[in-house]
Parts: sequence; structure tokens; C-alpha cells
Amino acid sequence: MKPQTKKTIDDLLGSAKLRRTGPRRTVLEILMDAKRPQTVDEIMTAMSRGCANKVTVYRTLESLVVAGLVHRAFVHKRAEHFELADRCTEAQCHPHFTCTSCGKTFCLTDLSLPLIKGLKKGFVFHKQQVRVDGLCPACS
Amino acid sequence: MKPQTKKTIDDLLGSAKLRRTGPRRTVLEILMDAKRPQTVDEIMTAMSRGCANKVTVYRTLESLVVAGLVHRAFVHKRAEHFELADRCTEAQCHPHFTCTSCGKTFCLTDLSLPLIKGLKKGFVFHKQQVRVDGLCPACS
DNA sequence: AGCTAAATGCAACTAAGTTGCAAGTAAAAA
DNA sequence: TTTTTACTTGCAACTTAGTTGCATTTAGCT
Ligand SMILES: [Mn+2]
Ligand SMILES: [Mn+2]
Ligand SMILES: [Zn+2]
Ligand SMILES: [Zn+2]
Repeated sequence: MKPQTKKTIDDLLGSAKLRRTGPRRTVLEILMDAKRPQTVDEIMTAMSRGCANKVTVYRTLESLVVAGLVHRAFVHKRAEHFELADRCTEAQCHPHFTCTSCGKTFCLTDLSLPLIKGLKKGFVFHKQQVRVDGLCPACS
Repeated sequence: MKPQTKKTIDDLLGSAKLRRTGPRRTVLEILMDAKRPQTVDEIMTAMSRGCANKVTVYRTLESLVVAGLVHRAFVHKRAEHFELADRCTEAQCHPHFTCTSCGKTFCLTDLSLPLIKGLKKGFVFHKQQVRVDGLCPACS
């Protein structure tokens, strides 16, 4: 890990008022390196040595989600997928494209849709999420 | 059940080339009556008497999904939620609103967003789904 | 009525995620 | 720097949505 990255990670944890622990640093680093949302299983594999307990990874992710550093992006094949919360606005995360053939997911970080209009009286809008499916370049 | 409804259900199954069995008729009727997407658990409860086996309900839903009569609307609290496939277009199901306070979900059948534009070369668009969260009238 | 492929039911299984509790440690206090 | 304490971790046991294999039943056909 570059010292620069380490600084960023510790700053992130500090500004979120979270203790700088090994598992938190490792999980954050893995999510920073990942180019798509990760399952707990994928994160565990990426930890290989420096490997924390599965329960710790779940609790680490939960603390990062509560702190707003990480988002639960979507559920696919019964597994929650996590990603860094940067590249999302308050009202809308970037859309995700999942290939129905190979199952891979792509972050559409440079695309977005207008916010939904016309919610009935009494409904308070917080956020919208968009999922797209189809075929990826490798499968089409 | 009104004889009219029975006719409709049998027509649906017939046009989907599915055998008209008890569980299929019951599950379809439950989904027609439901005003929000249902979990297998909710469907089982609604079946009370006439109750089919859990595995049968899963397999029934799968056959209805493959036939295009039913959609997997979303996953909430680790459970798949199913609904009738009417009130959706080929390219987009109606959006769903989930209240972050009480957990209830509302079908926004009369709202929609434009289809996403600008997919990179090689990607083939099939369908998009939109989920909104916030507070429902009872919780806001 | 008899045939056959499709559907059902049961039991056992899989796997993502959770919980309780004892032990360890980051960070604040002394 | 040492002590203190609340927060964090690890382990084992658990929960639960969903799946699989196989024997039995049945819808739809002839
Ligand atoms: Mn993403
Ligand atoms: Mn709906
Ligand atoms: Zn693909
Ligand atoms: Zn509510």
C-alpha cells in the first residue's frame, strides 16, 4: 500500500470517528482497489493473509455503512454487494449494469437518471437506485 | 374467487402453456389480490388452507417467472419479493418505494423514469429497475 | 380408461448472515 | 508512560431463505 493511500484511509476513518483497526483499514483498502461492488466472500478472499474473521468483516462493513463511507450497492445471487460511497450523490448512487449471461456487474459511474417526480402526498423522497441488466461486451 | 377471476387465471396459465394445477392457481390468485410484492412466506400464509409445500411455492413461482407472468420485483431483508408482471413494460418495471422507517413497500405504478442513455459500446440494454426509499405517509 | 411427462411433497441440505460472550486493543484519562 | 475503559474482534452456535434428490401423484393427452 502506498503511504498516500494509508493516510487517506486513516483520514477517512478518523473523520468518520471510527477507531483505526486492522480489519477496517484492510476492508477499506480492498474496496478502494475494487472496480466493482464486493461480496463478503470476495473481501475475505482478497484479505487472504491479514485475514479477519467472517463475523468481523460483516461488522466492519456495517460500521462503515453506518458511518456513510460504504454503501450496500445491491443484492445478487443472495449476496449483498458493498462498494465505497464516493461516486454517489446524496440522492442517487450511480447505476449498476449486470450482465444476465455472465453475471458480472459494471459501475455506470458516469451515467445517471433524473430524480423521480410525482410521489404522492405524504411520501418523503430520500434516494433512488437504478439497476440495469442486459449483455456485457464480452457476452453480446 | 369470482368465476371471472378463475377464468382469467386459467387463461393466463393456458396462454403460458403451463398446466392448470392447484398451487399455480392459488399463487396467481394471491398475487392478483396483493397490492404489494409478496415473499414466499407471505404467500404461504395467504394460502393457509389449500396450503402447498414451501418447495412447491418456490417452484411454482419459478415457473411463473420463466413464463413471464410474474416478476422478481426486488430483494428486501434477504427475501425475494414477487409480483404480477402486468403493469410493467418490456424495458422497465414500475418503480418501488420502500419506507426506511416501517419497511413497507409501495408500487409506483403510475410513475416512471426515462430509459438510461449512454451505455458504452458493446453493452446491450434489456431492462432497468428503479427503487426509491424514503418515508411513507404513515411515517413522515 | 390408460399413458406419460410434468408437478408435487418430503427430508435433507446449502450458504449468507446474525448473536452471545469471552478476550483483546485503540484511544482517552490519569 | 501507565492505567482505564469502551469499543472491537474471534469463536461457536444459530437462523433462515432458498435448493436438491427422489419417490409419488396428477394434468392433459390418446
Ligand atoms: Mn458501483
Ligand atoms: Mn410493484
Ligand atoms: Zn457478460
Ligand atoms: Zn413507513
